[in-house]
Amino acid sequence: MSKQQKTAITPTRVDNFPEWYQQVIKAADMAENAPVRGCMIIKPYGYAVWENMQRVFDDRIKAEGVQNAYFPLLIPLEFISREAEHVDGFAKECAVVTHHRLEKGEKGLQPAESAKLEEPYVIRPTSETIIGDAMSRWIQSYRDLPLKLNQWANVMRWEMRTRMFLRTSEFLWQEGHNAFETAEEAREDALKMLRVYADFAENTLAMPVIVGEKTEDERFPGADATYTIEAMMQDGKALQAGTSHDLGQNFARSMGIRFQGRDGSEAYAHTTSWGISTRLIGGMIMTHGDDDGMIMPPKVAPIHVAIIPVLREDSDAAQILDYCERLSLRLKELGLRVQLDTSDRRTPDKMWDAVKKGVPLRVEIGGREVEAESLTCVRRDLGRESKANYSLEDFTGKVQMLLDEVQAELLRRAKAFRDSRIRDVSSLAEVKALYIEESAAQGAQNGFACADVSILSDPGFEALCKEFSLTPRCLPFEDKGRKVLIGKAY
RNA sequence: CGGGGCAUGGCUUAGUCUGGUAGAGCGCUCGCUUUGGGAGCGAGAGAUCGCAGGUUCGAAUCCUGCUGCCCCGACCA
Repeated sequence: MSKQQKTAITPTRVDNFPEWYQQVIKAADMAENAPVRGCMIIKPYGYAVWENMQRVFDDRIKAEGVQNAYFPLLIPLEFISREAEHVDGFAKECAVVTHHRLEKGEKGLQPAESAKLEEPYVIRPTSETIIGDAMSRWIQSYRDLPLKLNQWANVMRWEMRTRMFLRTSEFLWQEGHNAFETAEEAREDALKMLRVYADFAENTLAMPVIVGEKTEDERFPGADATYTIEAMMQDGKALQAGTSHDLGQNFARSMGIRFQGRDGSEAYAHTTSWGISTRLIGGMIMTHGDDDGMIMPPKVAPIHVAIIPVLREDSDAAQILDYCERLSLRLKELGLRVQLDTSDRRTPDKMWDAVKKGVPLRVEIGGREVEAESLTCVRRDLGRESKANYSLEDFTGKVQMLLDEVQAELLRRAKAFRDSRIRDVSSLAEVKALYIEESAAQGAQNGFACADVSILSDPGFEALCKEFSLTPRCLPFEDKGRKVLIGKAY
């Protein structure tokens, strides 16, 4: 029946990936566009994902000795202008606050000329400068080091083109800022935080990543080195999923982060900064989602188990609901996030709702289950074929294992997909051939090309990149800097 | 910021060329029948046609300006 094969999301991934992406977000009720250009409203179901990410990651960095703090949204213009490369990098996308009062004008409210700020403020695009300024006061001796700070905050970058979660003018993130006595410590820290990111992406979000270093062109403005985790989306494009920067003494010099060393001499600190953002939610959608909508990795899923009472005319509704309540309670006691759908919608609608939201396990309870003290469970990642019956006892004993299996399966799948789309190439011509072939193919889904780093200095490289919208994604650590990964990117 | 497209109830849109005062589907509300992978019938609510000017007896429709959104590039978490 064609009706049964119908996908919940139109269009499908193959038909139109960008549109599919938007529709998944809408169908799962995660976010919507805001009345402000380039900004989004993160709805409760989407925000719950972010909260789960925050919880896991916050615990993780505290284990690394990082302390949370909060710095202002507004940054004195003069701070931003201190680090030359930083200015170049961010000046063109800064929102600026110039007035502090509104007054009635000819066209309604307008900024009051009399309330113009002598020095405008910049809405933070990132906080290296204002945190550096604080550090310059807080750090006086080598005994004050290392200093490891993090803030969960919103930042604003006036982007030309925005996409929900992936690139919005305002986004939520964590930005960590660490200061050290020596260059080695800073470098090691930047690398360590990258490993923390990689571990978080793979083991919490089930998103396989390639760890590596950015080429000079792709580096953070003001950094000596930028390290990155790169993920591949289901359309073969790369997503920079997190970055960690070794800032050397660049910001220490421009913000005056000095300390007296062990030998009594004065020195500049060595700093790092590292961030992941709500972009990761978009990454998860494009990594795990299918043509029926989202598939949530259990570790960050807002709902682990959706319980759907199947009420029919011939069934005892009160008895079924009571049974559902008891099950819900038992699962909650196991520490699971459970949703019992008691809305008065039709059963099939409730089921599709759980499917589109990507709830890892869907449990159906009707008269049959109540009678047999059992339940019917379907795994979102495997679809209706995985429908299975469990006794209540059996299920409560196995449910965590089932969730772990979903988590593992999502990672396995994503890894297999990615690995099948990385091709070794040995020349510019081969890169070109690869992307010509790919773009000619029906429903072309590109991937990464892996080439010797010498390709970067090939005279034709830049033109080729431009022709196919390619960028060097990173120099993977596993190739010890000898190879470069190339691909289209978000 | 360049190139292309679009703007009409909550959503998708017809109507625009050839001006005559807005129609549908989905969703929503109510009722009945339904409910194990997206139900059916009936009744109802809901639109100053993106904004501001202009032409006209009359503008969703024609003209000018503006704004926003989407897609493709350049830039970026």
